[in-house]
Amino acid sequence: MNTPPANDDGALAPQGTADDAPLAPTPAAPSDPVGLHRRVLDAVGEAICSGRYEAGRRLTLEELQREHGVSRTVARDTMRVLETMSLVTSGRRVGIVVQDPSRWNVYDPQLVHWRLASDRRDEQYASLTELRIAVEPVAAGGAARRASGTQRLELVRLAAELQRLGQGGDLEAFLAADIAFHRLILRSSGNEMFAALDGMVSEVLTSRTRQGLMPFHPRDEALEAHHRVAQAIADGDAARAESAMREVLHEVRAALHLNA
Amino acid sequence: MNTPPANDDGALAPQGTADDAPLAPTPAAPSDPVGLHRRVLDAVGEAICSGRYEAGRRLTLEELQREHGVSRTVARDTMRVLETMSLVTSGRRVGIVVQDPSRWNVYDPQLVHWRLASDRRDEQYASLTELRIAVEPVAAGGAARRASGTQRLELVRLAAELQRLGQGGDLEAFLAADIAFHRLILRSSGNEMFAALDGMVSEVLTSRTRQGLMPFHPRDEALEAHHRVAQAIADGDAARAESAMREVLHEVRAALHLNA
DNA sequence: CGCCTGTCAAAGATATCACCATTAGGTGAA
DNA sequence: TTCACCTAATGGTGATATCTTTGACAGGCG
Repeated sequence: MNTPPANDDGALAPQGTADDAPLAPTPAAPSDPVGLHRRVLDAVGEAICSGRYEAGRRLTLEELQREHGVSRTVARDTMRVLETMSLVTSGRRVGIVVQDPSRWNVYDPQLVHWRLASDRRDEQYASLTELRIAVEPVAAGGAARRASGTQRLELVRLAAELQRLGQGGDLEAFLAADIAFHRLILRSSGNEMFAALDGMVSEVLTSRTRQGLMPFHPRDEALEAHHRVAQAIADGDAARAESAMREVLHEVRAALHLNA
Repeated sequence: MNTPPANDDGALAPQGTADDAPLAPTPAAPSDPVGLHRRVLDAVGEAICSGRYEAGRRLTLEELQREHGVSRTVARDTMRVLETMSLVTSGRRVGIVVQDPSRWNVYDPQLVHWRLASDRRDEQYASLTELRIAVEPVAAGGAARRASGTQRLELVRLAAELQRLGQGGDLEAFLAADIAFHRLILRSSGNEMFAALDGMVSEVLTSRTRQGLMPFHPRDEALEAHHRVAQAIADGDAARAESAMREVLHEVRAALHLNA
């Protein structure tokens, strides 16, 4: 068909990030190529995630369109999307009510993006990391059972590249290979719910490296563990893949529980 | 806290299920108390999840409003919600394009609901079960570290009740207690991404019992494992809680891998 | 002489808008 | 305390603007 496989991400960053968008509402910008309602959606969603719109607060459509200088339909669309994420509920006569965070659809990539951009970044980061710890070993086991031949070969290749890059000092290249490794495992796991997490994992890994949170000792043990994961998957040994991946995540686990 | 286990739904079944809704479009039913666009949303969402609208298929707003006898705004709202779930993309001039399943937001509770109601129920069920296997042990560990005192007591109570009910023959009561147990662990884990899965876990457990897929031997080993999980959480022993929960899920794992 | 490419115009579908209908929460009086 | 009325805010409608695709046509190149 006409769906080029080149664009293979787009899960977490629907738009090219707010590169130029200031915090100002900029009420009059009708000639924007980016959809008009996306701007409002981002603004309101981020406001809710950051806590500026606390739970229980009541908004109204008219307030929204006045605030952002948009029409009723746009405000309505925004509200509908937010309602889908369970960030708000809309009732007649009561308006739009911001919901408690415990009700949010915290797996929505857009919501994750907003939360990672907000003050509560650390909380979101910790949750995602713990999710990684839970999912990735089982995903590795699934990959050992269900990955395709090409995927197995590519995993072994990536593990070798990781080992090579770990000895050098190129952080960026190492990060890219690391992300590719973990993403490929998730996508090869044969479980679409695991595969759907690949965007989040890459955000977490990127964030970890960028923040310098990662104690950048690509220690031999960790690299060796990566290699064993790939080898176990290639051999179709699910149990070994799972336990090796647990070892990979061991230092991550230690770092996380130190904070908590 | 003030989160009683009584309120145990609301996550997966936003509406009281389609109790009266037939499959017929019923184009003229303006006096329905249930929102009009919810009807269209359910119809289209289910059509996509079931595969009747295959990936790459192009719909149009006009087609939607003709098909369901609704106005443009309702069709648009539906499309926007579906776009939020990444079930479709909407582009100018191209219309609404059904996306490949690999792009879906498979963690959206509504989407899970549709998929569980479709023909591909088994696939969704397997994914959810594997997700349970991955998450619940780590969640139990988190609960051991971060649960409140009330939650720990309640868990021990529920484990005892499970053991009592397991000796009797009341499937329904046992199922209810089992659901409450697993949900409480997820909610006590201190990780909102784990807590958000509680609705899915209860759907899986319910489905498993209803389908008779569960080999209903509430074996002493399993019951004992439940008890050990609760005790470990009460003691704050994360490692023991995690490993005990793995034992609880062991038979689930075996049943799943037999199929796969 | 045939094929390829770049440009231009028309059409088709969403994006946006102003407007009416409906209903539910609040308020005041009996 | 209860009931009825009122108003505020969403639910829903149809029309218009705008943008993107797509098809054709003309010109150039092999």
